Amino acid sequence: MHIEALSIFCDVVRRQSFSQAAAAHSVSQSAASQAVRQIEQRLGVQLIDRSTRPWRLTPEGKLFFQGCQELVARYHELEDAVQRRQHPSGYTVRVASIYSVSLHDLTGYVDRFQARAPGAGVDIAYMHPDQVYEHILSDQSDLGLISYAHRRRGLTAIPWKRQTMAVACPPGHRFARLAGEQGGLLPRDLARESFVTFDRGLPVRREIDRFLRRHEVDMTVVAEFDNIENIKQAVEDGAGVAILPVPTLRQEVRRRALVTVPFRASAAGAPLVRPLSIVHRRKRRLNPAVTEFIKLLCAGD
Amino acid sequence: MHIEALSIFCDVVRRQSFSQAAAAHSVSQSAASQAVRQIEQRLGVQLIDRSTRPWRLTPEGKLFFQGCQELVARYHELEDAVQRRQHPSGYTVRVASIYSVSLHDLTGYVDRFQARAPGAGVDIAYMHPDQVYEHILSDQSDLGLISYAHRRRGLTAIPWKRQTMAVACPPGHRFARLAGEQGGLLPRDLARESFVTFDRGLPVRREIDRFLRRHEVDMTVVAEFDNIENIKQAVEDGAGVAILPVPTLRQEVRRRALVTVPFRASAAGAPLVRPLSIVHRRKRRLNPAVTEFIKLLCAGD
DNA sequence: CCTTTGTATTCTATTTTCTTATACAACGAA
DNA sequence: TTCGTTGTATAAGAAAATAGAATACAAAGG
Repeated sequence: MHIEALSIFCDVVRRQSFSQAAAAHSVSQSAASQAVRQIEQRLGVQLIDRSTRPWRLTPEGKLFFQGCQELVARYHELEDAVQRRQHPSGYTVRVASIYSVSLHDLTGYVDRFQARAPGAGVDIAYMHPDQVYEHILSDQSDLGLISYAHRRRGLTAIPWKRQTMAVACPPGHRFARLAGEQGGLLPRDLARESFVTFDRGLPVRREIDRFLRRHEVDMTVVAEFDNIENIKQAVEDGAGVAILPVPTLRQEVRRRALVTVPFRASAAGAPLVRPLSIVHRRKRRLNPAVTEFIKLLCAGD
Repeated sequence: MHIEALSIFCDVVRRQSFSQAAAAHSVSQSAASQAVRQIEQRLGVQLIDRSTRPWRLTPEGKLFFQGCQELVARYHELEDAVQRRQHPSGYTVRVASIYSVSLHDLTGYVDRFQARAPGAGVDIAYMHPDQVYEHILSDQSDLGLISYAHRRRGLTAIPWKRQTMAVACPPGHRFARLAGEQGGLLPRDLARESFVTFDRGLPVRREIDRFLRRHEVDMTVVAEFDNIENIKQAVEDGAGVAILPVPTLRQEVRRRALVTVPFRASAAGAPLVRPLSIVHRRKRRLNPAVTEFIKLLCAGD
């Protein structure tokens, strides 16, 4: 029997929900359902009475749940204890991040973490997305922060933030006066604008293109870069407008080099967001300090 | 982490041996080695120091072992507790056996079992080997007793007994006077004897043929049957001699209908034995009473 | 009645795990 | 020393388990 399966069962019971438990464990709802069913089959005992709505634990389920909870907790403690013996004092959580997650975003978490876990530390290194993956796989870092995480062997991705994207333009641009307004831009307002954007092949570019296509907008691409900094620079230089994640524009907006113009909320279809994820290696157990830091990242909004 | 892997690790430590632990869990030595290594990799901690001979637990290994032992024990108790609630009182162990395991062999175990586990019962059904497999797979029986168990999906086979095989002949046969003797027969003494044996295609037949071929003995097959009873009958009727597992001849020897003539111990190569196995379904957990009965079968010689 | 929400199931592509075979290392005996 | 022995690790292929996508299903709420 997989201890992870027992843990999922406990979570299903606590949350009274398969789908929520699945999400909490970064697996599909189907996997959670199968995990519980597998336990039941192995025992030859029904743990959950699914005939009623909402479902309830059977008496056997209650018994098993209580035992399981303790068992899982003890197991995690045991792993912690063994690992602590290797890193007797403060462990330094090694984070690898893409450039466009600003240090500003992270310092708050780091401070809170150091307050909560004295002796522990956080080490943040910024690098290219590919290098982030490499760092994690080669165990040079414990955690990675990336956008548009794609499934990759040996890695688990936990959804972290969803950064809404907006149009960035110079303060003198005709869009600029819409910046403060409630409504904001409609996608079609962008038609035939000069457009500074990402390299083809980057996931973010594909998302943006799909968004524009969905709204049947045709822009004039004047420049393509593989990173946000260059795009911002080009927009500042008046090359055109760009569509960028709002949080990455903080500095430029503050020093009035750029203006952020949101899309009108009513704009049909899904809003344009850039998902950020926390990735970590799958098979190897994470250091307790790392787990703690992940919790903090996911909890603190 | 698989609880079974933790259990194997505990067993490895307790027995100070990977191979013995593997056998105890009915897996290959390789699997046991990999299981332990997997734990070590997940934890990122060396549990066993393999640089010395014999190997020793590292300090982390000791800590983990202690925790593991308790954890595994508790888990099994939990499963027991949940299952007991379903079969509150005595569970009846359902055994499916091939014909040639005599009731006599089993009654001793059954008595001991009922003494040890009052309220529990044993139900033995005799049938054709194929039916034994079917009974187990379809959960009509908990345990199966068969000879020459072959790997089969969904089933686990535990080695049980090794019945030595000997020549059976009528009391008037010229071999009969060798019956009591220390030496017994040499395989070549069988040359050109009339031979009553098993159907081609039965594993036991293949074993016997291989044995005869190894000793370059050529016998004259006068009859073939798919079961032991018919063979014994034919030998009684004077059709020839047979090679049969000694324990299956108990009745006939007692009533002096047949004589058992052993092979001389020094006879080169492996002696001829018929392995008996206990099979049970793999995925589903066995009832505690069933586990107890298996223990009894394997312990009591 | 239809829509929404939450869970089970089916199917398929990976991933994992197991077994067999073989390599390797230490020890003891000739 | 040089064998054979014993015990464990490792490699490769086969078998089994697993996750996830798509979909079916079932109950509750509008």
